[in-house]
Amino acid sequence: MNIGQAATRSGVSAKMIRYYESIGLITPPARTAAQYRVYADEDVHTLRFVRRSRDLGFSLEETRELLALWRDKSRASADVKSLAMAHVRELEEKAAELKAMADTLRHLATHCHGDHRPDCPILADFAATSPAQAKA
Amino acid sequence: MNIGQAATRSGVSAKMIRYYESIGLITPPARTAAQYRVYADEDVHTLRFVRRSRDLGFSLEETRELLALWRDKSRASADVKSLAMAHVRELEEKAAELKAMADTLRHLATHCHGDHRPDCPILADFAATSPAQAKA
DNA sequence: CCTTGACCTTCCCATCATGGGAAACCTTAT
DNA sequence: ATAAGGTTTCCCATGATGGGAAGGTCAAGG
Repeated sequence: MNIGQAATRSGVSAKMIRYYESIGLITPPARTAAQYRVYADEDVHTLRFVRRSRDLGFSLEETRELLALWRDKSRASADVKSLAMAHVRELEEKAAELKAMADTLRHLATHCHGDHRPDCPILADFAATSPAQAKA
Repeated sequence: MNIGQAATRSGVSAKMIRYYESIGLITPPARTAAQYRVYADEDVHTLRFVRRSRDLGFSLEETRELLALWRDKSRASADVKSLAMAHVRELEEKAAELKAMADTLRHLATHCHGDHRPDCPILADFAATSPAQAKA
């Protein structure tokens, strides 16, 4: 099958498939005489794997490691699990950061009248916050 | 004061200060005869404002709007509040997405032995997930 | 046989916010 | 006078993705 069909079936855009090939994440497929890339069902599986990994927030480099583990039939499941759990912690950390920002901002907004008057504690806070406070 | 000191006092790197100037986020400061940028205390306030805005997850374009609102003494606080609350919703949405990824992955990891054996439900899921399922 | 439309190829550019580093210049203190 | 450190501009890199141009290819239908 051509790249378009591989893209449709895997959920990875043709653009990205070519890119993944260029960075060595996936192996270059065979080509027709006219240089068209030819994919097999197995390639689509690999692309789906990559897609799933990306959807779960793994970077392409992490995805590369996961692919290697996937292909290494003799690796210990512990290796996969530790990589996954480390990622879980990262995701939760980032989620908590975003939540903290939202909470801070929501708190500031609570004290903002939100009417025609110009006074606004939100901007007042922005203007008054020192670099040290900003970190806290 | 020079750019280095403005950077230290504002918590914005010298590199970024120049960049903000180049994109018109902040106004170009005066220069010495030797072309050194010269900042006043007020400029540091502005930079802190930008820093605070960035720390709360606003993009530079959003920060530009906030700066405009800040400088416009006659704007209604409602304008600021609605902008802020829209951002709060975005932040919470992103946080929820990350949390969902973490939960999914944590769930998969629960079923992974995490020992010397090679079987791993995590990778099995990655390999089996179809594009349609991935969205769900 | 030829046209048309849909596909494919490579290549370059853009995004967003930030940092790195080079080469040249300035300033200040010794 | 010299050394150290700050500043200037300029170019490049990141990570993952998309847009688009210019040109080649394939299949269907006239």
